[in-house]
Amino acid sequence: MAQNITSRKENYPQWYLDVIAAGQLADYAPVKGCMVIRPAGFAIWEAMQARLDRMFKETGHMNAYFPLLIPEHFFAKEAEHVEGFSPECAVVTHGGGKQLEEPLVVRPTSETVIGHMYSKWINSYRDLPVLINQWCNVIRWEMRTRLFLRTSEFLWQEGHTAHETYEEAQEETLRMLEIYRRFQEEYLAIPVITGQKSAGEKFPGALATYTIEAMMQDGKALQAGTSHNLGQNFAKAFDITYLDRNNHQVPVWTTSWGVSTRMIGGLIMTHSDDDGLVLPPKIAPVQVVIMPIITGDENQVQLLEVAENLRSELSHRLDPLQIKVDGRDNLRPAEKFFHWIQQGVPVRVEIGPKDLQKSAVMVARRDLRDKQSVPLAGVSDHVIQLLDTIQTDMFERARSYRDEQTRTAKSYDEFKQILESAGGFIRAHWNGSADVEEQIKTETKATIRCIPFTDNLEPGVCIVSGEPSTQEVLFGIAY
RNA sequence: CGGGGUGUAGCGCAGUCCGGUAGCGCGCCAGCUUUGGGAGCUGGAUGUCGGAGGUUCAAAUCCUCUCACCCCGACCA
Repeated sequence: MAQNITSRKENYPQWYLDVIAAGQLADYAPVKGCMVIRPAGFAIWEAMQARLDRMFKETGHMNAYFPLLIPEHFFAKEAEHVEGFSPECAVVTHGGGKQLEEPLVVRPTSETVIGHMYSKWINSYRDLPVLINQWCNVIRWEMRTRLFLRTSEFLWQEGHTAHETYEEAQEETLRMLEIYRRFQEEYLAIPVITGQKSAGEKFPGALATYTIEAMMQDGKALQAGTSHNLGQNFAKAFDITYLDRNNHQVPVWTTSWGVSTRMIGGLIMTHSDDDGLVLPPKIAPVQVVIMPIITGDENQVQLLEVAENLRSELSHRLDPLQIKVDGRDNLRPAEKFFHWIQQGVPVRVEIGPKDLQKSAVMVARRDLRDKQSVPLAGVSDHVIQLLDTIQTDMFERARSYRDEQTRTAKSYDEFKQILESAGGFIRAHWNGSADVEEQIKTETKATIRCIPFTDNLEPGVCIVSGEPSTQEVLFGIAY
């Protein structure tokens, strides 16, 4: 077992940090709450970006870039927004050696500056919809930080759209939520629950916030992405109006939606094991590593040749950049194994003298730590199929774990007991009141993760107040 | 901001009570031997002991002040 990683059982938070260190994904920056994303970690982010960016563009969005610094008074324009964000804003007060006339806020999110620009760009219904996304960094001054999950600076994308009608905005909000769901489930192999945030948990300034909620291996919930229908709140605050089809000047309807580098944390805590990182093939920067087992000078040339041949064979069917041959001869085989294991590479092909004699190679899958001999002639097919199997298996394992850790509470007592003994998600009836939500949070630390979208709405009674409830909502202790 | 803790080599720590001039493990570098699941031996490099002031012949160690970070609570993608 890994020597440099605390087991999950022993100390889950420490395990998480150890996996990141062992995989060389990130390191602490000199400024509290900030992190350096190292090449191995950034490659994962780039893979996420590439895929999502394509999905955004396939649905008609284009990328743009808005500035990091925002005039402070912009935030004051939307009451709920300023109240929600001002405690966590970093503010620039000096520039060029002088105190600034007006302080500049380092963006915690860009609704305000984008709203300002949209009011200039949108004049007529013919200008709508506006479908823009930006990839950038934001700063939120956090009291307690954790690598990837919560850092003062993080990378994300924020989509900002403007529409003619409420219905169109709502459709867009849900369309993007669905893209997030598909991305998480199909690429990251992370099962998520989609639903709406309660009033208490929604984005400051939004009409409604929708979310995808994932469950980590310790039973805690992770909000993995959000999509907001902003209604006309920002349109009114920033005077984003247009001449409609009836020749009336009216406010637009806007949306915003985002996912961040937090997804990397979710990826780690969904799939990784006590040996380190485990990555699903569809997002792994390196999908296959081919490793000649060099034990002396005799076979070295031949081993490398077989490795290179396999690489070129696989290159026709995979992205050549996602195949690595580790021909280093200064490391012992064991050290190389552990290196790639801790990088989470899904498939490892080992070629040693013993294999050559049998015209075979050893093929190991990272997710199950399983290894078998495969005839050289069929390796390529085997690897391609194995990548596919791993992707499916990882998702299914995560989903069945999530389902096993999701329970229903019929009473508040039962609710508390489940939280204490097992954790995980709890479905329970709730009367929709903010007071009850708050009471549960104070007494148990559990929050409403979302009001799930569901076809079968079963009425019941609130576990706290006993009042009627239209459906069960999803509770959990969140990261 | 409350409660608790820690600052000594790249990392993890001992040394502090009882002052005497810097140590262990891992890592790093070199060489040799090794090499199918985290190697062995030999040699080597590395420190303003968090910072400032003080007491003393002498301070990592005692005194005063200060800074930073970590953990636990209240806010959050």
